[in-house]
Amino acid sequence: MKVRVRFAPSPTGGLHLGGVRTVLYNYLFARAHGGEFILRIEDTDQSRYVEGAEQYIMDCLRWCGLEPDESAEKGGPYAPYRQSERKQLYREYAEKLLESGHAYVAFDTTEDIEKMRKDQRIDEHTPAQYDHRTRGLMLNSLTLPTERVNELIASGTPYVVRIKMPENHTVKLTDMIRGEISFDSSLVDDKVLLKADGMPTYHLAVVVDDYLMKITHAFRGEEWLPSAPVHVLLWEYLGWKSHMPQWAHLPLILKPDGNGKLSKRDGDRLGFPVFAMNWTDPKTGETTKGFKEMGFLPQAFVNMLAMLGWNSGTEQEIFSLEELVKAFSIERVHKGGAKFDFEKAKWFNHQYIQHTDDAKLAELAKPYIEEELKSQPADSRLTTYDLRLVVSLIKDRCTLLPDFWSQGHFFFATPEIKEEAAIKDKWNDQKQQFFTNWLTEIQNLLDWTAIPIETNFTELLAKYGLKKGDVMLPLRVMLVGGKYGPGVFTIAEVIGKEETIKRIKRVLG
RNA sequence: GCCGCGUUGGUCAAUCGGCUAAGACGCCUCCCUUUCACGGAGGAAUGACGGGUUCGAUUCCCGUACGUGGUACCA
Repeated sequence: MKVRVRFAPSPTGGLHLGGVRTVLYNYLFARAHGGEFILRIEDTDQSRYVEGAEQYIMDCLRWCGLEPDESAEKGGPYAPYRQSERKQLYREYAEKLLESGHAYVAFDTTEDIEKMRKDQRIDEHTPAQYDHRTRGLMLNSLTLPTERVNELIASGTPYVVRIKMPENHTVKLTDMIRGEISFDSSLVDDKVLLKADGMPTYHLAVVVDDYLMKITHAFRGEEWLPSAPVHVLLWEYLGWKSHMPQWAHLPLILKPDGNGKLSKRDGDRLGFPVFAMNWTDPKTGETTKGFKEMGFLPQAFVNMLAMLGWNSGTEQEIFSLEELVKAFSIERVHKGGAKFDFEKAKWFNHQYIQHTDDAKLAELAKPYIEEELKSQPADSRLTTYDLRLVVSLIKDRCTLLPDFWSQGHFFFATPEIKEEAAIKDKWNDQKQQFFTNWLTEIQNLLDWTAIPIETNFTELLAKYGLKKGDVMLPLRVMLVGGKYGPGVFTIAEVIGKEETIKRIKRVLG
């Protein structure tokens, strides 16, 4: 049987890194088994519909290089891939369940249910659920005579279809990561399957669609584990038990400090992205930063995510997507949740920057440099340089793409002197004279490359009885503006004689 | 509260009964570098707790604690 897996997000906002990891594991599993990876949009909650979210999800997958084989956009043999467009389909199965007695119709209003929860409260903290203990107290096809039920339906009274969870039944399932798990059916509530607006809930839709789309393996977040018995029972009641996919419930990604699931707010609070790409809420206009825009390479992002909850059992940490396809196995996914570590994420990106060739890097860094150049004087230069050269000089100082500006700005624009003390402290006439004289010396220097420049510099130094250590840092600050960067004479070579002289003169006055 | 799942250094983690418990990130020290990085060499730092099973438990079992998820006409 052909392996078919799916990622089934609800298009309600930014794509969380946990979601991308779920996509990744699905993708790797499908590729490794010569199977298909499907993107199914779970938009059954009309009240949570968010404009643009679906397109955004696909953009994120494209950026990550994890594109589905079948989707609403691409189409495929099991279309439509948007649950809202499959609405009519689900009712048939709900009715099947009604007929077999595994589901019932309920007319209770939200207020009725709230009242029941309050009255039947189990203890002071926990309201009762709609289950085998309380359904007999409610307005449904179990308590009402059939004629009355038909009458209510005929008169247009809103109703939902609920699953009738059996009592004292142990529901078992085998999870590829966790092994055998069992639940007591008496403790699970009678979940709504079909809402009053005719849309299915996740519980019905996921089972029906996984069956119809011939999904063989279902990977999802651990937060779904508690409702898994409902899904298992549904597979059974619909008569599809032998087609049920193999489950794998993925561990959660936790916030770095404190406890709990990593949320968008944690990113804002701690200064790192949580979404794959920038997400702008169409209602508030508020933009949340993404890994892409913060300067991550998609390959680094994906590699980092792969290692968050999985490892190959070897010491290898850097994997290309192809290598991941070969090495990945769902059984080696960790059971426990992992706290997200942004420092480690940055390390991955640094590794990828070092291993990316200069031409490609130059291309990636260019937009960031161009953006910064907009606020620089017009004579600033980008086009006069081979960006590849600059990039090769500073890449090992760069962790994120914007670092190419902060580490290399002095190649493009005359820098502001930020470490004036490094020049002014211990400054004296001797140094003043030395630099003044050197300026005339280099006017005549024919070979403007790092080594001759340095030789010339060192030789003149001796005549003034100065030590190299006395003037190297001042020279650097004159050219760079701060105490960092590649070799000073290399910088002088790259920015050119004229610019070098200009920057030194500026300080000598 | 109840139910599920989990628990090896600060973080990610290896180990599938023999441990002097890998490796990586981060941190610290030193070397390299007349800057900052990169690189190199070192270092500190780990089995939640209590019972079993066993010649031997990090590893298997049971409790407890802690964490986390769920407990919606949200997914």
